[in-house]
Amino acid sequence: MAELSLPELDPTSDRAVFRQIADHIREAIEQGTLAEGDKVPSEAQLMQHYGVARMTIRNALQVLQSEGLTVAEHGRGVFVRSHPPVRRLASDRFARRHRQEGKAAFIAETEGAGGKPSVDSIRITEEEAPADVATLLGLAEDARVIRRSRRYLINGQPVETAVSYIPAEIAMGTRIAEPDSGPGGIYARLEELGYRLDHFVEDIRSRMPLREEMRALRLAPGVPVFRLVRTAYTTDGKAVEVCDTVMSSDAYVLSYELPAR
Amino acid sequence: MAELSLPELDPTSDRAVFRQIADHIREAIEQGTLAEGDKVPSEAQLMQHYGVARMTIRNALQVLQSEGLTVAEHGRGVFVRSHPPVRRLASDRFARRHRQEGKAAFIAETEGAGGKPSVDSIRITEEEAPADVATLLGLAEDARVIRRSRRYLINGQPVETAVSYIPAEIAMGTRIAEPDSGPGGIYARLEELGYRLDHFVEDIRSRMPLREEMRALRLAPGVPVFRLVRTAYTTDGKAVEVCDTVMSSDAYVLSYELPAR
DNA sequence: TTGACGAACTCCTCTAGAGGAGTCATAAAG
DNA sequence: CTTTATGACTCCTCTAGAGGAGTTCGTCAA
Repeated sequence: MAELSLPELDPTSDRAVFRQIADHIREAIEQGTLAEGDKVPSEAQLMQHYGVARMTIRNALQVLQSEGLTVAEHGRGVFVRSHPPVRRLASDRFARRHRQEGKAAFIAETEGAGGKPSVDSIRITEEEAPADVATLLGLAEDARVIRRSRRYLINGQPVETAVSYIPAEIAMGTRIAEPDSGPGGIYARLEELGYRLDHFVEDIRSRMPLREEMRALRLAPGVPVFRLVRTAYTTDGKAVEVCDTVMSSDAYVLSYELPAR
Repeated sequence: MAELSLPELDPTSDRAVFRQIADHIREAIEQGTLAEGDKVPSEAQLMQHYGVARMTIRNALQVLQSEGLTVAEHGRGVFVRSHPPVRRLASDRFARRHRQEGKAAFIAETEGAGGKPSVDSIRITEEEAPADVATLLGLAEDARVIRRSRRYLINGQPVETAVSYIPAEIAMGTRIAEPDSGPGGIYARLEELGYRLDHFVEDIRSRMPLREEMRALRLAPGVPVFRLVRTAYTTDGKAVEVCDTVMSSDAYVLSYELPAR
């Protein structure tokens, strides 16, 4: 606390005490007085400084945590959250030229950036298409699909979970229904099967993660996720795959190029 | 509470009591037992039901609120958050054909969907370009830009704030530097000035809102925002505008079409 | 040198209160 | 019929404690 000098409370303010305290710490973070990874003064120190009860301090720290500004580590302290390196997903990442080099988009991209990509928890099942997926694929309600779910990691850190749905009538008996879908990934396989890919549509949402997502992606509290649903269309206008991915929003920037014509 | 039957606590569990309570209510919401807009049992009722202290209940409700599942209304109760109608932003929304109809993208789109669009808080200044904007526009560090900031509303509800930066050497003295930029918006003006727009690049991030953003967009707690930075390029490859927008993530789905070639 | 122990520190969970302030329906007063 | 009060209900803020559990580091014995 000697290092960090926080202001005093303003007793004339009608802003709640715990909010004032949160404001002070937030300002210190925004101004860089408290840098990434720095330790925030302990509860005891803050109680002492402000002369308030422990719960008031904890309320203030709770605010900052749910804003994604800090993380608490049991037994160690509260720290200013540090941001992981950001991955940029460009809109040409599924271009055929990449696919033809024999690597799946994720692998090629990650190695290009100097990281060690890996894929995890691959599970393949055949099941009835969920309603929204059936709609996107233009299938009947009870149509069956191959479901490929997996998790992507970079240097051992999980960054993204993905679930692909491919109509069973297309994928059944092909390598698409195998855990290792082969060089170039399932898009390469689809093209080999004669489905000439024309374009993708990506729908992007953002929200707070579910509990399973926090666990699977090892997310800090206060970090939202992107949910990206990609549908692949052939030159005939037929949808052949839907991929539903969830990724940590602070590890990604999504980048798209769109025509002005 | 008569209507809603929550499970009892599991005393053998090592999961904290307030987390168990949050889990119960979360499940009720996910299963639809508690629907959008429904009132969650009051603190007093939950205290009674679980036989725990008020702070324990408040902790549980706090968890749900920061997950964006509920909103508390002072004096009224805690309610399951209802989601506003979602606006889909398609990647062709800046197509020239729309521009030529004489309406700015936002206005045309909103009217098409049956809403009443309006624009608010328009402020135009000339200033030095922020560092990141200067980089995107390919300008020198001390270059001057026209800064157009405004807020978009639908049926009186704010949905998006936006700040555009246009190099002063382009915009100075033109209608771009006026509050009313005229039919078709500033992209139409740029084309009239001879800057033929070729494509846009949009970078999308997501994070928890700052306090000002929560106020400006009237965001509920636990709702992240999209930050979308769009750069407009001419056929010469010159960047002529950067637009930095912040929008409520639960009012928007961003949709992009990308080529597979 | 190594390893076990313990003290001091950290955040986490929970209790049991108090007063404040916003909302709403109802009853009383105009 | 309108307006004003009142009371019951809601969530909000804050206090003052208690014990628990994880981390760190120095001490001391082997």
